[in-house]
Amino acid sequence: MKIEPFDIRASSLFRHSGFDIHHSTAVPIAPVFREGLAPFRKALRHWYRRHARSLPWRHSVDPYRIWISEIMLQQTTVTAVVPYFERFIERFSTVHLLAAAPEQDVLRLWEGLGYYSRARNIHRAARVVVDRHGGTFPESVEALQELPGVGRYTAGAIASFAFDRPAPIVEANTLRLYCRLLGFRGDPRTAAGQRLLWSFAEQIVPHRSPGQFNQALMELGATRCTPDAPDCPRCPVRRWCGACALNLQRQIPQAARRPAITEVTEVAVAIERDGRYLLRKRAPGERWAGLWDFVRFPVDQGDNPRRSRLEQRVADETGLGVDVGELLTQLRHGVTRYRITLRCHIARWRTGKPDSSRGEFRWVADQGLGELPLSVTGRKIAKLLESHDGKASKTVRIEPRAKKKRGRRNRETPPPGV
DNA sequence: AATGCGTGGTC
DNA sequence: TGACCAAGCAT
Repeated sequence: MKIEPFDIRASSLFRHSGFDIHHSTAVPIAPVFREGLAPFRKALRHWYRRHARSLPWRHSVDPYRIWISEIMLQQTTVTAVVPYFERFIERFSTVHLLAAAPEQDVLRLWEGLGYYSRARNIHRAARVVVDRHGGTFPESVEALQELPGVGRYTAGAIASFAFDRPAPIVEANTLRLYCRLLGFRGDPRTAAGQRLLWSFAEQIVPHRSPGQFNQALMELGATRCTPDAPDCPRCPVRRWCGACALNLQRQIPQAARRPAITEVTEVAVAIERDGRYLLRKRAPGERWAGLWDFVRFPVDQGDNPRRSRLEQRVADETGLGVDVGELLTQLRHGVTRYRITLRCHIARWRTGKPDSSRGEFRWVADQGLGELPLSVTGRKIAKLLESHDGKASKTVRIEPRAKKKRGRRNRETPPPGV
């Protein structure tokens, strides 16, 4: 359904924008609407043609590549994605190859990138494209959104970038840009805020080359209209920016509240038998589902259990009798709203077989460790073990963090909006 | 609507 | 040092 420009301008939310109702027309006008959208669009396009970064997924309009890149880029920086994207495309150059692969191979290429449900969904979606669409990507937003892992934004991105459909997009960059253009001081994360932004996105996307235009919006948000230091002097659409006119760039968009971080302490045990280590595949529904890890369990915060206690825990977790040895390494790992302190011990197998009712276990030699998808901490531990030629006799400590000296940032956070 | 899901970089 | 952020989605 098409929403007319009038809707957004008359929106009650818009009254929070700082642009009050114009006496003569009774319609509030943000600067971007003042002379129609054409001059704004032209200026943005002109800038993009000169300043677009060259990124691997911008070299083609292959929906497969666009799709993979968009999934990888969800909540993930361009810098982090580039090497993963190139490796992924090299290994799985077509949706058919991806669909035919085992899920474990997909996870292996995703290892370290985070949000692993994306990898599992990408694999499922590839099978849907092959099985239900004959290997050809659907072109409409609605059909794209049926694919697992493809939501409203990603569907709009694929539809516009790959098929030149005039689909609206709202993600982190455009959200910030739209809020500032509109001078919108409300909370963009509420349902009402989202309606406003998607409505604006629909109005601003043109019918001529909408894909290029949407990318230009995002590029501006990514490289000029940044969260902490918007480069207004070099902004090509400064004339049309409500936040800039009001000098409210730092207050808009309204900052989100961050949840508290919970400290967690865990113990991992590298159980060795004849040069092989015991790994467990993390179960569906668990964090890092589908990835392999050393035997691992939480202990009381700050507690440092004696060896006999750890051996009891290992028996509970695996059914094995082991001798827990010295501390191999301790590391810290941030996970969403948790920060995990992980103490990894070496242990020797003594008796018993892994109890398959408690999970999927495998004894893996050093070479095998390179092939399986491991959790990030599991990979660090595995590298340590490999560097010892499989002999887990030395104790090595890794400092939890490298240190860097930095200045403070200066983003003003406004009081919670009313 | 609120929560869970990762990791690395920046200041 | 730690808070904040990043081309969101699913439930």
